[in-house]
Amino acid sequence: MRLLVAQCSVAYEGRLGARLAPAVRLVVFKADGSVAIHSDAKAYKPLNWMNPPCTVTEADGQITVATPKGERLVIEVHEVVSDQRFDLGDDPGLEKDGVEAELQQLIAARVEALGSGLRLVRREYPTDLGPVDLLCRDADGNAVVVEIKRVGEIAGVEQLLRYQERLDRDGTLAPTRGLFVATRIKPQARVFAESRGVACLEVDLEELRGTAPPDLRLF
Amino acid sequence: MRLLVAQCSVAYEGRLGARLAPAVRLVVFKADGSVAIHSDAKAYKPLNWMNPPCTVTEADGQITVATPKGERLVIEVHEVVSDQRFDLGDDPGLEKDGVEAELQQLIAARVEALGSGLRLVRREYPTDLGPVDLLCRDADGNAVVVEIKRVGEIAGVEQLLRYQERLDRDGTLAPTRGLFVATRIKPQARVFAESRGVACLEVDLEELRGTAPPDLRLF
DNA sequence: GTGTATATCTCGGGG
DNA sequence: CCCCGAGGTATACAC
Repeated sequence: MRLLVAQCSVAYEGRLGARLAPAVRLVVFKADGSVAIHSDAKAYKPLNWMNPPCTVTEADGQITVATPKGERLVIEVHEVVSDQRFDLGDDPGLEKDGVEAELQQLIAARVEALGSGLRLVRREYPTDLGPVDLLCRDADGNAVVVEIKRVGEIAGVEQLLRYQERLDRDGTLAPTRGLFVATRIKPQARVFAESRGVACLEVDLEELRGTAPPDLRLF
Repeated sequence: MRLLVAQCSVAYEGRLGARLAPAVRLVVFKADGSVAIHSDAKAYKPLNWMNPPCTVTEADGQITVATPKGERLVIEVHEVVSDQRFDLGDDPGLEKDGVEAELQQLIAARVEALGSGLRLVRREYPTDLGPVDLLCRDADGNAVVVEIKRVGEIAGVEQLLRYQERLDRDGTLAPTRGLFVATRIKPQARVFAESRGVACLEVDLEELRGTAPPDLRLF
């Protein structure tokens, strides 16, 4: 990793055009080939960047970064404040929990807790518009299409409706019921869902995690 | 801006949980209060970060970053490789062109080029689900709802349909026609749009830019 | 490879 | 504040 602090100006031409007037900035060259130009603001986002794969060439205080697809970043270095290299080595990487995948797993393991005597047919049930989070059957054998979100918004309800429309063409599934499950469902999404006959259910992640499969109360 | 290169391990608890095993990494403390932890990969994205506002406290090689909302990042510093501060000053900021806003401006200035003798009623016409990009009237006085995207995907068509449904409740506008405009419309989005009676139109940004208001051919 | 959905999305604008 | 939409979104995953 190379850390260059320098007064510089920058031009980017690629998916759009962008220019940076002269100022002192941090330029990070990572071992993966990426380049990022940071000011002292905008939190973790760089002002400009190039993703790998790209080639870096440097000459006469001008650094040119180019990708095979024709994107191009040119850094004019006017004055170097600091220029250092560090060997960071490989990183063991980030371990996460609490994202939608975990939520889906937790719920898939306990679909009966969603009510109506549900049983799971398949996770990630495929349609030609993309995979349904959970396909279930209720006690009466009706197909129930379940969409799971961390935060439930209108777009998620529409996603569910698309899948339902698709699966309703399948005689062995039609007519389907829709069930929208999230740790938080925004009011607009709830209104929209209910106007379309989609049931909503808020679940608690801590409760799902903490409670062993038996003795689970979701509502 | 403070640049700390150090062997460290990290734990984050907030919107999710995340942990980093010990390794040498770059920790960036920006003047805006943000903290970002970078490995030598993942391009410009940090492994972990905290956005402002947050408070940083440091003691005994342990750096704790906390937000008012209860997010918490703890960095255990095992060995410092480098620790430097730089005064970057204010940044004049980034100037961009070629984004959707420009596309919308260019099209709004020449709606007649979209065909059907269109004339513009209003840009960013408000509905209670959000603003419509362009509201127009065609030669017959019918309301035309225009949604503009750089890349046209299914979600954009649904956005348009939501607006249309909303505006169709207004007797002075109903029935509306939908027009989906983008520099590129994905095939699935086109199929979906046409199945819903939404017209599609691809436009060329260069042509829009290059052509002066008169003598404009869009298709 | 294309297409779809997720993200600690982040960021900015409007009510 | 929240809500909504854009992003050079990036990234993972299925087909």
